[in-house]
Amino acid sequence: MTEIAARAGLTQRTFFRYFADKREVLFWGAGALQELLVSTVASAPDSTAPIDAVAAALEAVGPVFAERREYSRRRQAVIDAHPELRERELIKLAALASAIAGALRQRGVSDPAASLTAEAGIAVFKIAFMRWVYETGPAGLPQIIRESLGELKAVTAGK
Amino acid sequence: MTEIAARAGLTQRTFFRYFADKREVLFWGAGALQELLVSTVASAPDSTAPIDAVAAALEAVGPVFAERREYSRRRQAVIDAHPELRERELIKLAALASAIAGALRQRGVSDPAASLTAEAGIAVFKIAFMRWVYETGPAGLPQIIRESLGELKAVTAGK
DNA sequence: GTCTATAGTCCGATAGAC
DNA sequence: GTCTATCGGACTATAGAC
Repeated sequence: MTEIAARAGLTQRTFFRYFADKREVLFWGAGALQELLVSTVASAPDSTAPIDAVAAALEAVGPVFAERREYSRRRQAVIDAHPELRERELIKLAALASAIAGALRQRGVSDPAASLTAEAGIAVFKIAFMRWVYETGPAGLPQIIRESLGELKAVTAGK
Repeated sequence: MTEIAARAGLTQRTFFRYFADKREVLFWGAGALQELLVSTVASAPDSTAPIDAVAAALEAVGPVFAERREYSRRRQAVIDAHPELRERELIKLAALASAIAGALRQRGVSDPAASLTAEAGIAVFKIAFMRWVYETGPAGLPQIIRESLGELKAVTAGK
């Protein structure tokens, strides 16, 4: 930590004023992501089905990553190589799911439907993001999200 | 750690021979759970749809918890109160999802369907387990899992 | 079983911004 | 003159090395 902080021109003590712990550096963008998801869910027309409101929110975050595919790749490689970073990533995703569930409840969706829809949405995002990061195809993240959601619908329909 | 190990009649050093780290104590059962899930998925008839094979696996683990509702409650209260334990719980659940996805691939299910089905199944389990733990109704875990899966199907159908 | 590396906390001191 | 940011150093606990 001393070395990392020094490399950033700080002391260890100052680093910990900005980040709760060492791992947190890789996840400082999660807050903005959460706000975007929540506000997109909230702004969907009343007639929109919960799953579609969540789908719209997921697709709305796609463009945030569009220009950062190479960065995302490198970041993900680090996370995948370090279980403690993977743990942090998962709790951040769980927080996103929880925030989305809250936004759905605000729309009058009752539990457990709200939680399930949110969790399903995050599962779709997780898998779509991994595909976007590790595959080399030309498809953008929003498109892969759409495809993955379609796949989820097919799969839960009993096939 | 020294105190905890002593309380268990061990030294710290011996404790770490059995558990990789401090948090791991609360999750030693995950291995058996994973085996049960995988073997149940594997033993479903060929004609069974992926989502139904996963459903059968989730319901099969229900009875494992049946007699331990009070223990599960106390354990979950501790986990929920400590983010670092929540992180560990989430990575264990992710490992279960990954194992289930592997079992589905073994059945000839291709990706991303395999991963999505597995993640959806774990999402259902997560929410069903929370309901079982924190609600006071008489319904058993397998039943709540069935209900939650039904709810997921309804929700992804577009409602 | 002892010794060591390192993340993270606590207390207090100091310097600049308005 | 108060507020905020930085820093120094001592201290604890987890975990790993030997």
